[in-house]
Amino acid sequence: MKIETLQTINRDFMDPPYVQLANILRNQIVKGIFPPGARIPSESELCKRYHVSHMTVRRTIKLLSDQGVVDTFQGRGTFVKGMQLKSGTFKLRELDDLFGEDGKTKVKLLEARVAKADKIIAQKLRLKKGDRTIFIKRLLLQNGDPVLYHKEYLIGDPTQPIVESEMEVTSLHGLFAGNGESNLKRGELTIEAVQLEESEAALLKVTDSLAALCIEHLFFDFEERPVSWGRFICRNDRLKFKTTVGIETR
Amino acid sequence: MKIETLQTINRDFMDPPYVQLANILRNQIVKGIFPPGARIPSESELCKRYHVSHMTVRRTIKLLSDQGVVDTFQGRGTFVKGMQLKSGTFKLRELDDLFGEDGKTKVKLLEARVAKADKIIAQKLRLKKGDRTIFIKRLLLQNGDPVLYHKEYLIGDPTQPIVESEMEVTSLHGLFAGNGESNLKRGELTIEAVQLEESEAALLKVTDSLAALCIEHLFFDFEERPVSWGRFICRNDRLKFKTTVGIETR
DNA sequence: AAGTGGTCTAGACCACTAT
DNA sequence: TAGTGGTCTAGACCACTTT
Repeated sequence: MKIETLQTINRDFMDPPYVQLANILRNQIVKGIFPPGARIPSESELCKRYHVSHMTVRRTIKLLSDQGVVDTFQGRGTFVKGMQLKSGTFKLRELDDLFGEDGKTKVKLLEARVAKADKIIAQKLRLKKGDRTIFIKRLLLQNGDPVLYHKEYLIGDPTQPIVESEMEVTSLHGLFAGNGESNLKRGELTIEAVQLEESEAALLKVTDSLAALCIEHLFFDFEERPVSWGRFICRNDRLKFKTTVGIETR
Repeated sequence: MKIETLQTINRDFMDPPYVQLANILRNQIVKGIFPPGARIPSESELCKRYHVSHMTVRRTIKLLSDQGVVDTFQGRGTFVKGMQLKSGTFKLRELDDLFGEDGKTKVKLLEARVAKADKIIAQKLRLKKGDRTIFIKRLLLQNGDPVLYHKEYLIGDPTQPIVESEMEVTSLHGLFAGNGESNLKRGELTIEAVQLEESEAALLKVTDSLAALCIEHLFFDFEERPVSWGRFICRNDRLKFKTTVGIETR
């Protein structure tokens, strides 16, 4: 029989008690002391064992719950969650890396003109067919190589020259780096696989596989009006999105 | 001049005070009272204004922070975040919907056999080239239509018959629905676009576009050993992943 | 020094679930 | 009814940034 040595909270440690307790519990879960589906000790029990207050235990549990490690049920208890594929989330953070401080990334404006909305665009931007929009086509280069291709239709403000309005609404750098000063409130994104057209493949200098990731976007302003609809088309070999599911081991 | 009427917290309301306060602040942000980049009132200020305790205000701020609406900086204040593309996350929840209660989804086992690891698979599963693995190929049907195609290599347990071990390790339903009883601790996922091979296209009954979303996975057990490597290949027209960025308006 | 966010406590009360 | 999670408080102390 192995004697269970209870890890304790160190008040002088860098990590606050609620983080320490979360680490302790997560370790016990990983070790199999609390397998998936099992109930972990109740909050009052944890208070007693680790000499912390109820609120501190609750923060610990909230943390583990946010991390997808446990699920709580009022009146029943807190249970260890198994790995769930559905909890997987692909972060666009990878895209952000494109805009590192090193300035190796450049945006090339390929086209900017007034275009009349066709049926689809009119529907997306809540316009009438034939209404005036601004069409913009941009290419994102890294070390001279094309990695991303962006095509969008903006609601045109007739009082503004085209170039200015595009810079303000959706400067690519601003969008990704998100320094905060855009007029956009929110966006809806969809990811799918597309077959590159010949012209697009040429732009991206793709020769082998014509499959590419496409991120369709619809951005809204603070009045909930759609202001931009378009697509990012990513070179398959240059951009991949990663994620993890289950318990992260930091 | 418009008189600013201060919304108040209703103690008898269904939503607890910290949620109510979060809604109030989020509304003010959406209305432009606190534009992106602006500092919102300090925590002690909010305590006074809304007659709630410090801890309650902190939960409100934590909630907004989790939602990506604000950013906090110790000693400086809490600031409204602008919309950031990089915060976008594509949830696999959509996949989960495939396994609704209605039982219209079926999994068809196409192949299950012993296979020797080639160089790539050996590397992924930390085996030697030529080591024994179990190869499994499955098709997921919805209302009789193929939507998803799964191909994986498992570390083979020689003491178990093939079919049993596959059911235990990665039953598709278990993976997505995540009822909890798998032996998997975590997984690494990558999403990319692929060009379907002819045989795959035939399996998925795809005729028009050969582009498809591919989710590559590597699952680990609780001893951090890789146990399964493979790919989900999704029919483009049947599975799309969506997300939103910026402020959600529920 | 004053103001800001970050953490902890001890105790209170509530809502829900099991028995 | 007892046990569980969920919320709130009032006050204390700390770490950090600005003035």
